[in-house]
Amino acid sequence: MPKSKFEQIYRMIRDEIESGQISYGEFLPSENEYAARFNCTRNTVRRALSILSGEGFVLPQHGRGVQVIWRPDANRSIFTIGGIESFAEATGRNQKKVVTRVNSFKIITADEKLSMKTGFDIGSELYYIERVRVVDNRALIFDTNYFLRSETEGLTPDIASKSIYHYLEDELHMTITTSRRRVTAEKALKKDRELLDLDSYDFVLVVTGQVFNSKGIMFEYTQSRHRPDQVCFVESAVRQKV
Amino acid sequence: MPKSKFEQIYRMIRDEIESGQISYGEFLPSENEYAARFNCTRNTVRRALSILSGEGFVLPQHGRGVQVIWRPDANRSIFTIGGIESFAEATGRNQKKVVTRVNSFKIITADEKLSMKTGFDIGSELYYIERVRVVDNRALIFDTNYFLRSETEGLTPDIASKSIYHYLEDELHMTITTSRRRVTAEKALKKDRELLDLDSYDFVLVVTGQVFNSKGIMFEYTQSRHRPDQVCFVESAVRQKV
DNA sequence: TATTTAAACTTGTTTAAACATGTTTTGCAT
DNA sequence: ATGCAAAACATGTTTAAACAAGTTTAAATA
Repeated sequence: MPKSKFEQIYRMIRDEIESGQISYGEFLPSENEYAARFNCTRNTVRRALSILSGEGFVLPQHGRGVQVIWRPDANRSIFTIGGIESFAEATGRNQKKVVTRVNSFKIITADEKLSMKTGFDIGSELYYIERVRVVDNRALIFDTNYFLRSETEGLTPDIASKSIYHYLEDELHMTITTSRRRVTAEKALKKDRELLDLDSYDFVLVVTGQVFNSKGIMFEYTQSRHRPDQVCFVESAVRQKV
Repeated sequence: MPKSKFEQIYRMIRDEIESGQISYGEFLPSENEYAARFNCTRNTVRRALSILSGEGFVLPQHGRGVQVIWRPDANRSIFTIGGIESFAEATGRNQKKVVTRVNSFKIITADEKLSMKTGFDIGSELYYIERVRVVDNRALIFDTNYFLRSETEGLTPDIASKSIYHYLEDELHMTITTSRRRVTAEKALKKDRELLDLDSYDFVLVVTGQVFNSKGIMFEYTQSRHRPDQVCFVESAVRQKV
């Protein structure tokens, strides 16, 4: 439920673009028109538009207007890296039948090596979780999660098999804010070949991510290993001349 | 040369973070302090901070302050996907010795198949350019570019061997604004094996991108095929509850 | 001492207005 | 009809101020 005005406006305009009511190449109504329509100031409209611009939906043109540069058909991809989405959210949007298998669930303590790799302090207690994501009966993703126990107390294998983010947000009332992700490709390891349906592929697309909560604490480090032909990461950026 | 105030402020704070003067975990001075220091209003400070937040440098915390969540050592990567950087810019920042070999340069017309793939209109005249990027004497990247001729008139193989973006911005005075990129991994093709030093890797990391100019015209479609162990894409995102 | 309350911070949202700057349209003079 | 200048309109930047809401600190109370 969006409470702030600029979020509501953002959402309304985005929906019009995604549904094709305003199509590729067209110009949006002017900021002043929107301000009158939504009974707010131009500043508030501009805030909504700046989100749309940052997400690659529209392109503001000085003196001309704001043009739509989004093609609805362009999102064949399963995942979007231009935002934070949990696996459950992403697959839900893509209407796939998904099963999560919990391969391992234990509590470990971060040693120096793990600390270097993940960024957690040495001695931190962590939930170590391995999961396999089965999409339409094919094992496509191998996830390894490290959750900081002090911030995510109460995780269970059962929760891990459903949605950890659902638990963190709705039960622990944690607010997830910022994440940082790296995308690389690597040769498949023995474990990848064992756990995933890689067919003839002998490499995987690897996404590692660090996630922060609203207290500024990094509470999650995750590595996801994907079958390369089944995933695609989309990102949009705005050049800022600095 | 940044002209606007918020850009200058953004840059100053970013430099302090990147140089380690304000280190990981610390809080920035408050918005009011910055406003007084830079002799501007809080709004202008907030605009600079919102860029830093969007780029994953800082994490604003309601009621508490703005915390630095950037580790300077974390950027071993060559490329950043969280922004628009030309190859020349990125390699320049990473202090590598780089040579660009132009493998092919011709003018073609978009047929239906190419139009579907790239998004250019059927019949568009395009510069077709193939380039190999040699970093520290190793051929690591194979680039295929399509530039819309009507917007990039005057491209030559010589320009292609240096920096096309330099030509577009400084000579044609084009303003590059928004880009959209997709990251996937694919099996190496014969051409990849011929042109690149792939060693034992038989797959490549593929980045395709569409770039728009300030007139809202998509003028570039590019596919870059990278040796997977030499590249890494970093992205940061801010979750917005909508 | 321990607990509660209030004050003094912090960031978040929104309004209002002025001016800058780039683009398109209009209307006038040729 | 053509060309040009002015007006109208678009987005971009910045200031100023008020209020909302979350966090920390300090004072007052039990």
